Amino acid sequence: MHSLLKENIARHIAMTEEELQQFCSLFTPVTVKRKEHFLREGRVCQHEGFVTKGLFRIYHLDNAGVEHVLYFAAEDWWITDIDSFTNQRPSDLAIEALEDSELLIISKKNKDFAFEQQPKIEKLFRIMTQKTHVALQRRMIDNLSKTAEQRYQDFIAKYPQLYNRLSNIQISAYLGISHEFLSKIRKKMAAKR
Amino acid sequence: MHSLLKENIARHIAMTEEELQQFCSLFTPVTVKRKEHFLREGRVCQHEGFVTKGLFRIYHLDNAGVEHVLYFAAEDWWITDIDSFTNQRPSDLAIEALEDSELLIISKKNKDFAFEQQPKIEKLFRIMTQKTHVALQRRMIDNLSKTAEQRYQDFIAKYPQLYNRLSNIQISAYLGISHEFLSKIRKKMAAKR
DNA sequence: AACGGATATTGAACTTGTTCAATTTTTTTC
DNA sequence: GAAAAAAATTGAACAAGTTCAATATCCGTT
Repeated sequence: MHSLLKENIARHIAMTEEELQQFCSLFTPVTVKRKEHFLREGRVCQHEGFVTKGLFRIYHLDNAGVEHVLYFAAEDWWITDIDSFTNQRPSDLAIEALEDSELLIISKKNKDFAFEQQPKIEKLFRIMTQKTHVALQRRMIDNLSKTAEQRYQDFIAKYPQLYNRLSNIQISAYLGISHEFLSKIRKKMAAKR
Repeated sequence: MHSLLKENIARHIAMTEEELQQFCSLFTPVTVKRKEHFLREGRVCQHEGFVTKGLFRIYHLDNAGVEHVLYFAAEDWWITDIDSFTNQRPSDLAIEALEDSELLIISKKNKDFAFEQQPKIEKLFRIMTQKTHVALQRRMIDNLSKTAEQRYQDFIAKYPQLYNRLSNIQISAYLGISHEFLSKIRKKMAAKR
């Protein structure tokens, strides 16, 4: 039942079945229905989640009322507002389910417990955070250097399985453009072939 | 002599003087002259550096030949291409000194040694990576939601000490705009007051 | 002090992306 | 299956930012 989580961890770090079991036993399964929030802006992020089914968006609402998607998380992804979770302060991100979803969640207390008890867990999260950081660095540079059309094509190529589960409104909020403009990009691309 | 480094570490994590001393002894001082590179694109990043004097830019050269600054690092900042350093693969970032600079550097081998020997070091870098990741998330959202003028004003407010050490060309490469447009923003801002 | 090189400014024409409003299409919900 | 709601498309006018080219200025080096 926790096999997806175990596989995910094993991809980052070598652990014995026993160590894996011990860590995974700290997680609790929960379901989140479509359009429900796992985390609301302003609340303290009490749990970190690992997605076993469904799809989430992690987003920020700016002062002008516009939503910007930081990332999407489908099966095999982690969701959390790291800052809010680790420092137990109000979040400026929100996390909403875009499909009926299932998660394995771990509390702050249990994660801290794992850190203390198991040095490998510390290493695991150091490595995972590094990887997401490298990915975000790439995205930052892409956003600085590429046009919206290129970024859209990159997105489709990189996340084909997400692409057909997301509305264009969600994709445009990720790319940082208006959904009207994305529609025009799509028309232009369709005309090319 | 290593006091700046010790203070930097102590800001993230509680360590005894002995532990600090042990870790800091793994660093070697080096100097990098203005316009010299600490790391060139395509090379493997062999060392991680802590800046004790001077100023660096960490940047990427895109296919069109345009340089994009990922971040600047003055005194008390760390420099590295995490991906290249940890995985010992060719870098797609370059790191250049913008002033005559001084660093404390640590090799991959010594860092791995510290990780093995000292669980607290693992925690230190987990925490530091988390913090830089949170900062980059904020910047990502700002880049998606704010105009170039707002980002320029934010930059000045956030990094006043960097602002007057950097050319507008460097700042524009960080903001993701042409330096001509930055010049026009400056003109417009000057007219307002 | 003078030279050369990088940095900064400005204008004009252009491209990219936004905004608003109207219409159609698709998806949800009861 | 109908009604309502959300998503997608389109056009026109506009705003933000780029590109290119010319000129001016600053700075480091000899």
